Amino acid sequence: MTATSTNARAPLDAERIIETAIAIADAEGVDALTMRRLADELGYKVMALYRHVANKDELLASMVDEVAAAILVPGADTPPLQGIREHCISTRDVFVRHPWAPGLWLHHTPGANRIEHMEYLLAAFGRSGLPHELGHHGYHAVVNHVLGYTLQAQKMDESIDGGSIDDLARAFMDSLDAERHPHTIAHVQEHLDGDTGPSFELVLDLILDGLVRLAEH
Amino acid sequence: MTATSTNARAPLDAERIIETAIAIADAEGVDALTMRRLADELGYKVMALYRHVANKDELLASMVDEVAAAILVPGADTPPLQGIREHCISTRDVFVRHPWAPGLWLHHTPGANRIEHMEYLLAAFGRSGLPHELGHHGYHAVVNHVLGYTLQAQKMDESIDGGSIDDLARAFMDSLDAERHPHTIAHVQEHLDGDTGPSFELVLDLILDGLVRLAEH
DNA sequence: GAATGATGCGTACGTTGTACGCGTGGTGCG
DNA sequence: CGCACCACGCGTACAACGTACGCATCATTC
Repeated sequence: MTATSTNARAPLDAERIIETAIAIADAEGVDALTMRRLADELGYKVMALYRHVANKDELLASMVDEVAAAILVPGADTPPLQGIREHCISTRDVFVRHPWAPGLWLHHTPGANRIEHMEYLLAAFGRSGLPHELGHHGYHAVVNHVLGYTLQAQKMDESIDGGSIDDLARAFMDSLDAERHPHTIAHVQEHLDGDTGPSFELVLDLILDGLVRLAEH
Repeated sequence: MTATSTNARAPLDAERIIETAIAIADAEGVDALTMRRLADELGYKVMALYRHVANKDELLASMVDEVAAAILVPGADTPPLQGIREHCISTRDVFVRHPWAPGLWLHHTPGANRIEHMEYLLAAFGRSGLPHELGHHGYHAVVNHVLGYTLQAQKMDESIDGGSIDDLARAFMDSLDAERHPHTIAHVQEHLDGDTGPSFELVLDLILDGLVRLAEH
């Protein structure tokens, strides 16, 4: 299960450390990311890492910002609200590929790449024609939606991990009393029965359309 | 700074352990909640706790569910959508009082109290007149909003902790180039300048109204 | 009074992040 | 050509942390 293990014993620099750390977190979850584990993966001993990385926290921050680089920024000719939409969807795609990222997103002050995304979104809201204050709220609403949705999905996957989703859900279902919790049971069942539809984009559009409508009174 | 320190050396049972743990987490953050620290606070030694609590993870789950008990469930005569609104606001209030809770919310399978809240919300959506599938999405949208919003606010507070909010924000602002990130700077400045309005309820209503509108085509 | 079970706790271990300082090899200057 | 220097890798060590294990103490029951 060794994560891609980029050819070990290349000179070792911050870049390589961060990328290997991302590979481990992707493959085995962020809990498996130990400084020792990371050093092993790179073919070095633990303390060698500390020549290139201040500490684990800074490393995690770097990983987040590295991942943020993969988020697409729509071209300048894209209409503001459509651009916001695309940017959100791209962010979600990146989070799906790096499920540990949303959980760390909020723990660190934004790095260079995240700042670029903040700037893009805020600028797009500025150009959107929405009242300024509504843009402010819209920014938070949209960021919150992307982050929250992905977090929820990630935690579900995480708690499953080894066993199938059904096993866990069944176990949870067994703790429910059919008399007292019919709606909850039905809801979980809907998840088990597969696609409950493109919830993410539906709510995203609902927020964006709602903002436009609010501006129109 | 010793958290309320309920009269130590009472007989020690699960209830008391959970409540003291909550007090510590409230007062000093969840990172300060160590099994040893908790034992100290109660006037016992570490291993005594393990007679009443399986392990730390189970303790955290119990804390979350205990906190969930404080969320108000509107009366049966409250109109569904209004009830959902009130329930969300009450949840937010509880999260504000226990800032560590939203971060743990997703880590554990729901306990008895959380199940009750799921059931209430889903039942209310069922009674709301919204198409069933829209209710399903609405449930997630609303839960996500409450959780995400509070999480974001909590992480901000947490990263401040000792120093004033201004210090941190100023430091962040200094990392911004006024030429390249004018919108980001303006946005942070708006936060520093105080109330940017009742963002939470505004977006909550936006979501709820949006759902109703979607149902009406 | 002897057996039983619940409860507190002393000791100890494995895992984690990381401080400190030594050794070594390449590089630039005299 | 040799010597000083410095960047880099790493061995050792320590302070948290969660928690396994088993003994000691007490109250209860027969």
